[in-house]
Amino acid sequence: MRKINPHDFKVARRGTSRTINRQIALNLIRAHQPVSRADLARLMNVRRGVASLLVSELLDEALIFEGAVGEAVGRGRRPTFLYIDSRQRCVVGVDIRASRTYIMVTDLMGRQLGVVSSFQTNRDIGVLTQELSRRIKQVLADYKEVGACEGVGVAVPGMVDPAAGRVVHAPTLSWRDVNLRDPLAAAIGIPVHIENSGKACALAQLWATRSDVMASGISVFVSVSDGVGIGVVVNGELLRGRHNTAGEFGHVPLSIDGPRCSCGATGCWESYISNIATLSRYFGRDLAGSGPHDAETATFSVEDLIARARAGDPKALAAVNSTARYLGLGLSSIINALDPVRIYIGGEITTAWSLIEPIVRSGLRERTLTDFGGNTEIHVVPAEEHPRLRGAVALVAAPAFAAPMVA
Amino acid sequence: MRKINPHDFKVARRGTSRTINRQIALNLIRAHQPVSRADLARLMNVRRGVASLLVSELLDEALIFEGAVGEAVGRGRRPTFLYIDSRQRCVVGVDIRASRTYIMVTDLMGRQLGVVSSFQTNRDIGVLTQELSRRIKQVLADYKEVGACEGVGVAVPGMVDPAAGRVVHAPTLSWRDVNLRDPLAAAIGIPVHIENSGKACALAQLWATRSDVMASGISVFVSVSDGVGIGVVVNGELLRGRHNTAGEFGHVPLSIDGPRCSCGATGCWESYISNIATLSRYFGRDLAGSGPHDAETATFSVEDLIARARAGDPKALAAVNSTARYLGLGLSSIINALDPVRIYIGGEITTAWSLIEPIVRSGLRERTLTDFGGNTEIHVVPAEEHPRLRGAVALVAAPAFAAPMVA
DNA sequence: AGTATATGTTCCGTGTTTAGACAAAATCTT
DNA sequence: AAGATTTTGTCTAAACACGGAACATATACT
Repeated sequence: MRKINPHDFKVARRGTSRTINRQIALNLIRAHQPVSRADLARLMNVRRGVASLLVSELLDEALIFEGAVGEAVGRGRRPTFLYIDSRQRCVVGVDIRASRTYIMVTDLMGRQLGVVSSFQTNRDIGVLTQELSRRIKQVLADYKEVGACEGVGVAVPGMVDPAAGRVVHAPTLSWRDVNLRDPLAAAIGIPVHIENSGKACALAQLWATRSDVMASGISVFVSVSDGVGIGVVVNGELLRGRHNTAGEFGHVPLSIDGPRCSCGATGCWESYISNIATLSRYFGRDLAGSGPHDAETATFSVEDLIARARAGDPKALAAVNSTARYLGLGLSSIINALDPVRIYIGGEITTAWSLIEPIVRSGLRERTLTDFGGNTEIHVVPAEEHPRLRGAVALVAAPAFAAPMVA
Repeated sequence: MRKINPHDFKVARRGTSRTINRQIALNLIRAHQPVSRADLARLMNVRRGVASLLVSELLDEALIFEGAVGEAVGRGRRPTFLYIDSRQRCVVGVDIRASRTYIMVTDLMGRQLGVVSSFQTNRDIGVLTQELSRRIKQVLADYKEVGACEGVGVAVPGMVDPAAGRVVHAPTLSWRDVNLRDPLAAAIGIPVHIENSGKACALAQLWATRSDVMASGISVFVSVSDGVGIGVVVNGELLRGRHNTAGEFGHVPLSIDGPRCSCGATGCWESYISNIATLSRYFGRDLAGSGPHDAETATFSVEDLIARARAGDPKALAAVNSTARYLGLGLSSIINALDPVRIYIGGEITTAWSLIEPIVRSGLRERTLTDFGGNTEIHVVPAEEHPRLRGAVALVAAPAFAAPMVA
């Protein structure tokens, strides 16, 4: 039951119905391809004539194409199958992280083409833009057969203003109010879209072809790495908030008297569960500070820690288990605040999931208000699925499939 | 940019455009009345002919009526003004609280008719239903001139399943899974709608005729009384979540090692800022427990405490200020999590607002991630506006104005 | 009284869904 | 092998909606 904003509404024009149904048809083709006109008509509960007209419009715009005539199931004329036209067009996804930057090429459906390449992130925005531009051109030249590039999506670990194309603040990169989009777009001659990496992860799940749980109700993506990035999806739409900073549950406290967090406050959830926090717990000292690190702490990763925990190192196991409990306690805040259908979790810590799941769940149940809250579905997204990169790609590919604004 | 759910969508039918525009017109009349057909056409940016047809449809359904011919501004034919037809129809709002239950009669616009009456809440659901039924009939008989009652809206302090009409759990009333709607509806012969009181408060602000900030972006209503009730509105729609428990920021922790909360967990925000917490702080002992209370603590209210604080009682001031700081700290969690445009605050503590505002704001700024987050607009809703009751009324009156589901 | 202007109605054109007929193409039956 | 049946895709007419403009009505100004 949505209220119509009397100061900002969209009147239904003569073509509004068509626009709506066209997008529905496009999404159905995306979800069910290969699919015939007659299938579409049945799915949409409209006459075949209408479906036919919608399809011919989508064909004219080259958003879909007619494939080979399919095999008939029973008797009767065989259907001509329709497909999303992802031929000869591609998208580049970029994931900028504090240490390394990753690049991937996909088709318009978000299907990976070729391998994920990466290079060390240079924090100088000018140098990085230049290197990114060079690498993107290189990748597109390498995969010439995939056709023209429709756009580049960039996931950034920090606060982003997508409309202005600016990174407002990215602590791990020491960036503050820099325009990342326009210089990059100018250098490569392709439209660029940027977004916060937590939100990008949520977008990746939202627009994934396989799963549609995110398209209704509330779902949350929690990405645990150096920091904690979170994206919330409500009714198929990413929750942005007034300044595109909605979803920062990483800085909701577990204890306001807890350890100091990179954000300046104390006891944030992030300061308990980030990779740095987990490692600090293992090494028994704060690694976030700028003090001297020995060789081991400098290269030792959470994956290494988890390997030791699995090998039976009791100190490693204790550190991982501790993080697991805090992870659960913080998830309970998300569940109490949003009552989501499902929570996705990504990040290095998930490689220990079989180890920590019971602890996460029990920590979560310590604080959830209701029994069904405690049973909220949790879904692990492995790193190999590259959620940040797929989210970056969705920034470019998704708008064509989005629902029109109405009423 | 919303994703269309390929398993649950609404195809645009022949009449969809009309339905959309009809609702827009109705909302514009609500927001701008008195308003002429020509005004409507200008507001909607459509031809007068279209507006005229929409209006005649609304007239046929008796949703609006033609008032007296207005005064001409310049020269030319004088406009016939249109109004929402709230004559001869009324709505009853009921606010059930742990101590007392309140009843109010309004017209379809939510304008108060007559006075707010109240009686002591009997926790026996049968007895309460009977008394409510008697009182509602009485009130409707007293105000016969307001016409037929369209429905009764009930705000309940606890977890509610509005679709089933059941109160799932209301701790302060010791109710667990009781059907409140159907027995009451049967007794009075009028449709009944029930909702959680925090969500009702948010609905009251959302559907208030005057303010429209809630109709776009994210807004939050925080109601502080015996517990903490919260309603979140996203894009003009109340955030419900999977089990209608979304918004329970009251049980997000300030410190997981903090005081025990009524929910069973420890250190919830509610356990720091509820009226009971504030009073406990003043009296130096836990009032939530079932221990013996002397005469003073039994009747002493937060309003009394605030009066003492204003009179200069340093202990009272300390207790109030402490609550203020925790209030701010908890609000920062809401701001970090949702980045809302505006936060509304209601409850007894707001009578001390002039006293505590700087402390709330500084507590909030301690933990908000960004400067503009720290400057998030906070708006106090005084008790005299009866947000819970107006929200209860909105449950009945609002559906007629809601946007149709599309795409 | 005549002109100008604003409101509200009416009519026609265009676009879209709805309903149904029809041709094309494949399988099954005789 | 020929006809019946069934499914797909196209096409046409009707119903309904917005888009645009003309027209009647009503008021104020000159």
